[in-house]
Amino acid sequence: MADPRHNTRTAVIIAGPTAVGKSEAALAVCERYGGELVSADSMQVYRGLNIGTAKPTDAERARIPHHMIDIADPHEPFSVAEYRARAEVVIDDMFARKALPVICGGSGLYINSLLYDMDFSGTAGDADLREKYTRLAHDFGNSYIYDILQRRDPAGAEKLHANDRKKVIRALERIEKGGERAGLRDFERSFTAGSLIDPLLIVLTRDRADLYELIEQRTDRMIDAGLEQEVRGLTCGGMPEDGISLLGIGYKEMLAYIRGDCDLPEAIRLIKQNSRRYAKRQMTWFRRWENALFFEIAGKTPVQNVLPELFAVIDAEFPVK
RNA sequence: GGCGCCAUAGCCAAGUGGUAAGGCAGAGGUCUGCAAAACCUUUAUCCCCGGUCCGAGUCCGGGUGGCGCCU
Repeated sequence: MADPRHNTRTAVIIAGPTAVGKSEAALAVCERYGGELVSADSMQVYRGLNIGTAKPTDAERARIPHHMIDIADPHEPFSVAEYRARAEVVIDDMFARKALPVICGGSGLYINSLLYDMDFSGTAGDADLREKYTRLAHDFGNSYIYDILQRRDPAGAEKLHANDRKKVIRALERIEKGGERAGLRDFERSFTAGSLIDPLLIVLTRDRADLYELIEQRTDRMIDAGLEQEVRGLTCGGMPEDGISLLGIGYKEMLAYIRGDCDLPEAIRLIKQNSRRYAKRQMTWFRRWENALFFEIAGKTPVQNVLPELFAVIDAEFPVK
């Protein structure tokens, strides 16, 4: 009898705000359905960022193969384009091997890059161009470069706010390098055409107040586990302190403390606050996915409690191996 | 007991007669190569009572609360 997975590109996606319990749920799904974990986390891709990114432990990684983790040098910038390209290879290989991809992570944009036909072709980032426009914006104001964009791509400009310098610059970069106009492209909200996978999109949630408590507890555990040493080790290695990887929550605050800009309790307070805000932003991102199935985990109880419910839904999609 | 100062949103805070700046926190949202990033939107009738005035957060009297000084 043919395994229904043979002819499909079905993948399970487990998303949710930070600290909700995604990894545990994903591991359980992998074990039950013969899956392998594909991380969708913009910070776990960096080698050396372990404690602060709540990276899976060696034990967990021995249990189930993990992909898209530790694939980038923390000194080098990484991007969604690269993520999508590499994930595509990984996922295709899994389909060829009849393994179920269990995509787990909280980086909305990274997940979207797998769900939609995002076209990153041609117009790669250009450091010189970015620097040029950054200088112009700095010297003459954000509206100066926004005006340029308005002239060259009115429709694209309309979608951006003049103060969103980073995105305005990217839009200009695309026009200048590839001649394309952001305004001409838009993708559908449904993930059918162009998706790399046929997703079963699951979003884990918790009551806000409970989630916030879990976030704070986890932050304290990260501190106890030696986050400070981890950050010191990274910077000692000649790591530029403005590198992207050190912009992550837990890293930038610890760096401020190490530099003497604030005391430790303040750094911890900021890590907690930034994590809470991040969780909030994640939820607004996930709420936009119309086809997502939301599973609310009661209070601060372990994820295990929603597993039966979760399995029932996945079972309907395809049988246990 | 006396004298003085203060009392504006969860916090800080501007405003000294003309119909409540700003910052922080919170909440909501945006998102096509830095996304754990970047950006946008949003929150009060001014401690209570009485008075003056066309009009009071702003002036006067009383009350309550806090701070400081004095005996």
